[in-house]
Amino acid sequence: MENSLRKELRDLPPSDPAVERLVEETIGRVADKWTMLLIEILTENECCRFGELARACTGISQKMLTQTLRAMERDGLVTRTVYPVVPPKVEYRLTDLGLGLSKAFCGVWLWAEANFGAIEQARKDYAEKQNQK
Amino acid sequence: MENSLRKELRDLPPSDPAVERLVEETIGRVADKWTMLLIEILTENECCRFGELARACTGISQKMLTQTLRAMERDGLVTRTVYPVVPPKVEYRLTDLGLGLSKAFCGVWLWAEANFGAIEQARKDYAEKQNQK
DNA sequence: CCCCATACTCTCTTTTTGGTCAGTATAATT
DNA sequence: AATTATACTGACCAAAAAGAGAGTATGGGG
Repeated sequence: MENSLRKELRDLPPSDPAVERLVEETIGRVADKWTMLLIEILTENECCRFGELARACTGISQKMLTQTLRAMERDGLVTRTVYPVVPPKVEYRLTDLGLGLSKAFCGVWLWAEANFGAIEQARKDYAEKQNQK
Repeated sequence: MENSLRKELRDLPPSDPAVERLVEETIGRVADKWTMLLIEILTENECCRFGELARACTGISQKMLTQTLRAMERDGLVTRTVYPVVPPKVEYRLTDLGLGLSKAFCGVWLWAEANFGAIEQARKDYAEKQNQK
């Protein structure tokens, strides 16, 4: 309908199936809770140490944090700067690529912010409907 | 910086931590490969039967398809209409909530479409850097 | 001499996820 | 009477993800 972004996307390529698969893979890789959270945190304070991220990212385990950051570094979303001091000091910040993704995610954050209540309601309705049967 | 959407989001609520958690949960729930794919398919042809979705969603197993669709129904993203005929006929379509999410995802699709090459390149560079050490 | 701090890494175990395959209901078709 | 079609459900099993907890390196402070 008036979904111009979607239209824009649809019109761009002749939907090469190989490209499509790559795009899907990319999304599968990037659309993950911790990645999204870390990107948000790094958008708000553009330079963070490991420990800061660990504190800001409530509930994440050290292992997951390391793992997620490594993957993000590998994919060019963040830079990792190691200062050869003791105790160690490592700084993370978004690359331009990461910043672009951050902007792309905005719409989803806003949607979630605006609609989590509706989802909760839908769940209640669904549960009730199930019980009636 | 000039990231107005992000700014908008930041300015909306006084960042209630409980709300924040709910938003994160919502995103964690919704930012999943199959959900995103199904939403895209249902955006393009607004009414689909189970079998059509199975064919359009290459690689998905019946089990995952059922599971994902049920979760989407429970969360109010799609409606499921059962026609009591033989053989069975079930139609799925996006709700307004689902359509909203589809629009929110647009930015991410476009980003992925535009940048999967950059990610691939970043991976190559990273691998090379690792090999040098 | 011992402990602290930081940013990890490694191992072990548990949990979650997802795939495969078999089964179901029943009207229409052969 | 057997087969087909559709949209599932359930059992079982393998693989992957994730948590917990211990270990590591080392300069500076007490």
